[in-house]
Amino acid sequence: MDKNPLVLLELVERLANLMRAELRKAGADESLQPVHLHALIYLSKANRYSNTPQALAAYLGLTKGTVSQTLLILDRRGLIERYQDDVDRRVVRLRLSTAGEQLLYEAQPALAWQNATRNISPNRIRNATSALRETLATFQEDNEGAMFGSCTDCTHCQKLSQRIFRCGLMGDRLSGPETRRLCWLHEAKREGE
Amino acid sequence: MDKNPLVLLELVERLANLMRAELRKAGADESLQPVHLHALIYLSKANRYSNTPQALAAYLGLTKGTVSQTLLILDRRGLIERYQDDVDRRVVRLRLSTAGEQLLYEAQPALAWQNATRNISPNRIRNATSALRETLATFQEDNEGAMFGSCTDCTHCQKLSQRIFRCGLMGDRLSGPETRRLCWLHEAKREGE
DNA sequence: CCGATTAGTATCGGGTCGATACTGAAAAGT
DNA sequence: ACTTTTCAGTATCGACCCGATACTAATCGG
Repeated sequence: MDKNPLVLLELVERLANLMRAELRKAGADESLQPVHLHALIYLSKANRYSNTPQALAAYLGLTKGTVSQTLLILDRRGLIERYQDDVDRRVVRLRLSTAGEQLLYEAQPALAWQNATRNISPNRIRNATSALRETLATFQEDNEGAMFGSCTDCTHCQKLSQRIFRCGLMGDRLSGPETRRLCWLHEAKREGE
Repeated sequence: MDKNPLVLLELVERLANLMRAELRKAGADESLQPVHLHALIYLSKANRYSNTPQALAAYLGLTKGTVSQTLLILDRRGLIERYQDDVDRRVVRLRLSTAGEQLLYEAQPALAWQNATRNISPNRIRNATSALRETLATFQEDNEGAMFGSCTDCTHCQKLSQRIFRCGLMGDRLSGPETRRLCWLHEAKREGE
């Protein structure tokens, strides 16, 4: 019975606070801060257009300097690997190390969320997702910020064959699994549903 | 299209990150951190059962010591007022000062959100709100955490007359406006819709 | 009236975070 | 070709967040 967008905001922020507290608990054993786990989770979902410090900074809403520090720590801990890009040697590419993957696997940061949503029907989840997705898209347009999303919703995504896709913006070929990762060049398809 | 709860989590966290960045921007002029504004926003919505440091700590998912520090800063800045409770002299009650109200009014922290949701129909907002509200309730049950919510959804709320309500748990009389504030003793009504 | 519990504060240290200044690589102007 | 500008990322610094621990003061329970 509540149509007020502010109530929705309230809920989003509260749930995010709780999940942040969950992350804090999950990372306490390894003495990792919430932001560290957030970064690891991001990297576990990033694709070739989003696995850079800059993209991570945009995603987390932090400055590149701050993110650089975070990555330094994760690197020293052996949770991520950094390597230079071949064509543009300014950019650093990031990926989880096996230790990082292992950590995420054991921490199960999303477990509490999955439990909390167990009673919500798939249909309602889908509707809520769709509404928030649209909110996010509008938000990002307003701020002219970069978008994040998977290629499955993206206007640039072209299907070449059963298993091969192509990003129309960059021209690169993408494998099926990669199209389900988190891209930074995402442009939302309208009326995709 | 997407029934996966994890996608919804992704969106919630991302939107929360962006709003946090908004808060950072909004508070930069006054050199206030996001958590300070969050606390002010909370206090602007708290009722007599939730306007204490302890409740704020539960709400933000932080420890009482941390919150105590935050409140110290806000007090020194003249943005809040602290006063002792009459019956239990251990508890401190909090309220926004006029300066604090003024600050919130000018900062308009939710403006970006209202813009971002302008294209979402009231109906979809309502559905998303309902799904997230239920998620929050389940989450809080799982963690045996205290609940937050307005009396309008609460099982304890009794209507005495047109304008007078009563909290069945505490026995206090509540005015109409107060039933729309954020309570800490909230227990969700099932099938309220 | 004495121990146990509870609300809140004080202090300390590790760590986040933005600001600023910097390095080195790539692009752009001449 | 060579300079200038822009861009990705790092280094350093200082303000502040945050939890842990220890503490005070008030209430509760017998």
